[in-house]
Amino acid sequence: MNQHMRHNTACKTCSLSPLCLPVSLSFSEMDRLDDIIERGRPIEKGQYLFRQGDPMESVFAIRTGTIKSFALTRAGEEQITGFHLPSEILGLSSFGTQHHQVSARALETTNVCEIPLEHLERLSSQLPELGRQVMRVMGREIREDQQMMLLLSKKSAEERLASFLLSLAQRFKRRGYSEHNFRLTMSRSDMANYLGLAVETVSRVFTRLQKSGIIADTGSAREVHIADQKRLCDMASLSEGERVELGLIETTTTH
Amino acid sequence: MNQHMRHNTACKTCSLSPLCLPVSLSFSEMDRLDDIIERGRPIEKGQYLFRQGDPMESVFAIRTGTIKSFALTRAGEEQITGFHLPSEILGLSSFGTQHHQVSARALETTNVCEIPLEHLERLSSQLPELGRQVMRVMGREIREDQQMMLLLSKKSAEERLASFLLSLAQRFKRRGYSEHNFRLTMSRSDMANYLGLAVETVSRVFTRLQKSGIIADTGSAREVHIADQKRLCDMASLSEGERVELGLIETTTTH
DNA sequence: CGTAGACTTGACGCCTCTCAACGTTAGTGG
DNA sequence: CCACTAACGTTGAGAGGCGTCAAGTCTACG
Repeated sequence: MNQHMRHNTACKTCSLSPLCLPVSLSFSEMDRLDDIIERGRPIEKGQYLFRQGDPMESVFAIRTGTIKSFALTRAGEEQITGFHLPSEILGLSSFGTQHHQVSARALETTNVCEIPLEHLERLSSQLPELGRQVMRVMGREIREDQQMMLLLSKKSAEERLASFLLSLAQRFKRRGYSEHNFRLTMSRSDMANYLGLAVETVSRVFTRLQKSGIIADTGSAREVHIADQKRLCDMASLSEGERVELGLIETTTTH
Repeated sequence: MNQHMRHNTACKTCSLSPLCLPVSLSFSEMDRLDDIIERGRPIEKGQYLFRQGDPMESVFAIRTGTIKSFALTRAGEEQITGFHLPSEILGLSSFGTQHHQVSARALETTNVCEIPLEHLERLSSQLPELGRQVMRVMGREIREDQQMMLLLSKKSAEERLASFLLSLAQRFKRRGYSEHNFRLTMSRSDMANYLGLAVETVSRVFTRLQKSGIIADTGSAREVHIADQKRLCDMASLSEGERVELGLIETTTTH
């Protein structure tokens, strides 16, 4: 009996597969992918999925939960490089190296699908559509990182937080959750780190967003209710590329 | 007669191939790669290789020269996402989309190898090592972009410029040029844009670097002579990941 | 119920941006 | 070959956004 049968979680029956690696695979191809996927026990909050320097043997798809990935600076502080939601793929940035270049840690109880690299490479050469999907996912990650570079080099604190909240909202929406009400799984400090701000600045901007009625006071710092999405968009000063990712415009226009 | 024969520039005879796509291909495999590569006329300074929104049909390897790639913000200003030197691959960030997500423009007369996507995908499934190399290149790009995120969110103006100069020095060295003397092909304004600084700040830091004797005054703003590499390294506050890329340490250690 | 960590708020200072003026270089056409 | 000009680069003064420090409040969990 396959491991994934034990957990009753095959790609074929997973609601996330249209967002994940199996997209555009046939049922029989999905079966072959399922055969190489390992689904272990849940990762508890605070546990590491892998650490910077660990031998790189697998990539991971998130099934439920949230993971943050981060690199260490020389001073030993962390630089968060991303928050990962269900269906997103983790570990691609270490492709071509023997060791993981970042650490990955659970922000809440998280279930992942582990995909051993060795098997993935073999299967990719047999299923061209799978290899293509891996490249598409990597391409998207590059674009997102470059959006992030834009955010960090050109945007004010308000614009950064607004962009971040809209990005989260859109990602929740695509996964079938509310785009207006959601729970932040990361701390203010994690957000600040990711957005290149001080914790205090993040806190102040949240307060300002509430006072201006753009987000509602839910009583809890981690609960977000977006009350005025349009004004939040205005505040974010979204770039062309961000608007594409958020589905606000169809395709990039020529300039 | 093949086009690449006309220009006497086959992968097999190209000094850059160990840094480029053909790495670890056999001679006969390189021939097959050569067959799908198109090598057109040089791109003059200021000309576009492609523009944001153009249909994406190829990726490009740089043979000689420098290309900057950049995205457009809503206000119409550009955000430079990278400077590309010989052997580097351009266009990967648009993988999985129909259109280029960035524009690419020559900073000096530049020769490129054009690799049509359609052929590359077909050949990749026949030569697994080629597909793996494409993924390695994409992995490296993700890591570099994440280094850049760290630079933009945590480093001071001095640290940014020092890191940038060291990165260029290392890349020139790997291509067989001096790592201590080189010519900047980009303007102060391009550097400032890329590093998330104002032009004036870049200029001031250059002046400071000269006054402290870390770089020598060459008489020209575009000519750089690194006089004290060690102090430049100290000034850059390099992260673990940067030190790996610069070859200062062998492998990432476990933490 | 107590404590540690997370979050908020205020005061203050500094790094870098902006604005402005000026010097320098490179490209153009007479 | 030189004059002209636009782009590029440098330098200074002033201002503001955000980081830092400090204190206090809130929340989660043992």
